[in-house]
Amino acid sequence: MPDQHSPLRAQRRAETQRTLQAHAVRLFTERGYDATTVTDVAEAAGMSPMTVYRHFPTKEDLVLVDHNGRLVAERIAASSAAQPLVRRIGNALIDSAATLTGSGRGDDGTASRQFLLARLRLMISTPALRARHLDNHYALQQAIVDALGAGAGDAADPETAFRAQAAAGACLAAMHTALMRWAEDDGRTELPHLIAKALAAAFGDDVVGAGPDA
Amino acid sequence: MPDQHSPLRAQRRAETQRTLQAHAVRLFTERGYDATTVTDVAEAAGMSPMTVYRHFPTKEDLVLVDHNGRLVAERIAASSAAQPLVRRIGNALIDSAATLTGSGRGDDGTASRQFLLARLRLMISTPALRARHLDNHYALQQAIVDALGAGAGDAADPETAFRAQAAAGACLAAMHTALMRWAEDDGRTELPHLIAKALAAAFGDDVVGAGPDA
DNA sequence: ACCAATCTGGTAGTGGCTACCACTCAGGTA
DNA sequence: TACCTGAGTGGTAGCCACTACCAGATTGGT
Repeated sequence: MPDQHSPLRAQRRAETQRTLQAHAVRLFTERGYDATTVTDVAEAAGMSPMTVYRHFPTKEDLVLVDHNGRLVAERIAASSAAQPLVRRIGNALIDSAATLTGSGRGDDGTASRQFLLARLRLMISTPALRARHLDNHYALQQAIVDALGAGAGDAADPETAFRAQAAAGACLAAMHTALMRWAEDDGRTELPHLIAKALAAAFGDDVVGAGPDA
Repeated sequence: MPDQHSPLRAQRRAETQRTLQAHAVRLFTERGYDATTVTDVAEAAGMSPMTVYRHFPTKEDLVLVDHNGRLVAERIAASSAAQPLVRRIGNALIDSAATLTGSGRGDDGTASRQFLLARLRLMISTPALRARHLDNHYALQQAIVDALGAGAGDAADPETAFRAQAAAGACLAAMHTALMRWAEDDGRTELPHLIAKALAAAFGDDVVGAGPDA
């Protein structure tokens, strides 16, 4: 984790990571994940296999890198604690999805949305990636529980934590269903809308969407 | 899949698989999953590494083998279609858990429960196993959707399937939370009760437990 | 006694991944 | 300019999961 020292270093580092990931997703999509070796990716990006492992701990991470966990956690922490758990979590997921898929600012984010879709398709079709993707959800679940203040706050009530984990896990599962559907539709349907529909299907129409939003 | 031809063959096969799995879980628990090689397991069981791979396609499967998917599916198919989705699924999960952990008949299933706990602990602590375990849940989710008649029945309404998937995924996530808690408690709390509590936390106390059961 | 299917074991090889070490190149200091 | 540090990069060798491909052994049924 050598980065924050020099902003220029960090920038170059992020650059090569993006390059590497782009080549990886392209090759995996073209030839298949298992049929593509890390060496292939390295050659396509014009570096040595060693360098790939410097930037991505495993081959799977070439597809799975994700930084939106913090986004969700922030929105949850900012939401009103008076609302029911699933509404707090659900709204945070919907808002984060809107931020992710909505056009960034000015440029419609078609390119990045296509990239996200390509990664998602790989995750769905490749068992190893699918498994690790779900495990990432598990980590995100912990982050959500912490953001709810139920994790290891001052009074770590195991009962409260248990409830929060159950709710968070269920919400994430619903979101996952929405993600799958989104990928099937090639991103034509709006993702936030799909997530809202999935949450409504699981928890009932009254739970999500109503109430004051943070 | 060469088995059903001779019942004697199948029996011996199942025997060696149990032996192999027992040694594997023991060694993994003692030395750690990553620190134990497949060759170690093979030696402990007195066979060649090759034979291990004949019976278990991957090292992970030595811990993850599970046959209770059918159990859940049957209970769901037998439940009344008039009830809300999450209640049908939730009750099926609770009943299956009761069947699994409850003393079989006569002998209290302490040994098998300890074995189940050991496997669960491995799944929780080892990232690779955790990931594949969650992926198995994904497969179970599909089975549930099919059992609900929403999968590929005559009229495969994508909207119905979507709702069923969201509900099933959410229920399984809640059950997973209960499983974790059960493992933390070393199985002291009754698993069905924990699952019911997790479902209630996610979906509300009124959804689960009430209504006529199938 | 025979046949066929199955179970088992061995060898060799691929590919992900990890040490351990060496080189290059930017940036700051004297 | 000369020097030093530290990050980025590359190479070699090796472990281990896993997979062909092939060969012997054992079992069940005839």
